Amino acid sequence: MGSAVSREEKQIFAAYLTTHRLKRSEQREVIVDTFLRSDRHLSVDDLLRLAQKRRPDVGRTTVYRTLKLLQAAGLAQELDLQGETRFEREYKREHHDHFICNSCHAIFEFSSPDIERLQDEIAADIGFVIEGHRHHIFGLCRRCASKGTPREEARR
Amino acid sequence: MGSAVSREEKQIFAAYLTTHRLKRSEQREVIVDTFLRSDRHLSVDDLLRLAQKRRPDVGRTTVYRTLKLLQAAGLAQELDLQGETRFEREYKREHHDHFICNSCHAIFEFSSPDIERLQDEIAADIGFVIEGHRHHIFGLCRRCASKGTPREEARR
DNA sequence: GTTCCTGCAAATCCTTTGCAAGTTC
DNA sequence: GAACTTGCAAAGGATTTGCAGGAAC
Repeated sequence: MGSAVSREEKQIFAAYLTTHRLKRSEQREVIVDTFLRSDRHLSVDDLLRLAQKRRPDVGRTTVYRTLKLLQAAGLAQELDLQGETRFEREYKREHHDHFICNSCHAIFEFSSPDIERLQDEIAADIGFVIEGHRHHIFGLCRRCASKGTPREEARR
Repeated sequence: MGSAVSREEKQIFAAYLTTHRLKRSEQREVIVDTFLRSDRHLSVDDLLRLAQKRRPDVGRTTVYRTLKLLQAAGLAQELDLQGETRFEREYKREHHDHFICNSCHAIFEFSSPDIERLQDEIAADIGFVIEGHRHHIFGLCRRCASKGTPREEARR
């Protein structure tokens, strides 16, 4: 029962396999489906564990390889947070950036057309052609801030 | 030689050593001095090579260890660019963010009070307390863009 | 049957740690 | 001399690669 979106994404993945003369397999199926259903920012281990719940013999190597395919197909995007690597869905998602809680590690998304516009202006000033960007804001989420939870490691 | 700034930074480093009951050493001296004189965004290897020009027996391990001290003393800051780790001076430098050229890998700094203000507003909306941020913009610098240089790897 | 996949083990890459020898205080 | 440093080699963690057996087409 995947949503309409995830169905569309699965079709894209299938098309990617076809055009690249790749084959389908149970493991890929499970990993891709698991990834597309998730709305979290998954680490390789997260995805491995989730996939193994459905098919215990899925290997970590295959997760890595499948994530590469998902990225190549434009369905996944890698996130690099303070040394932690995460993956999130990319297809037809509005561009967005992230707040990352230093205490509970929750990730919140945000987007700001105003910020993007300013970026473009600054880039234009120096003749820089933007291909993309990463904007990560570290700190304490509402809950952790109100709890006065000490953050593990501050980031300037 | 050594500008006023780097002299001040060296004093801070010396003070850091003292308060932490650490000792000075030739290698540290060379690494710290090399780092503080540089205005580039150095990788560990860059710094190692530069330091070895002055003292060939400096070891990579010591560079790693000294960079940790520099960070602890508030003199260096780690940058994580597409898997590449770099270090830049931090002390008394205005906060700034980076443009990174996908083709020649040059790094340009920028800062925008307007963007910072917008960030603050968005954070306030969701009750997030900002401790810091990283804003990296990838693309082609003026020169590479005009050369039509193909970028190695686009980043969205 | 050929080509692609998979998991394992081994190989890499980057960074940290254990240790014996050398330095600093 | 006690405490700290250093470089090397070994250990770690994350990711990739080589390979033999298995599955898809």
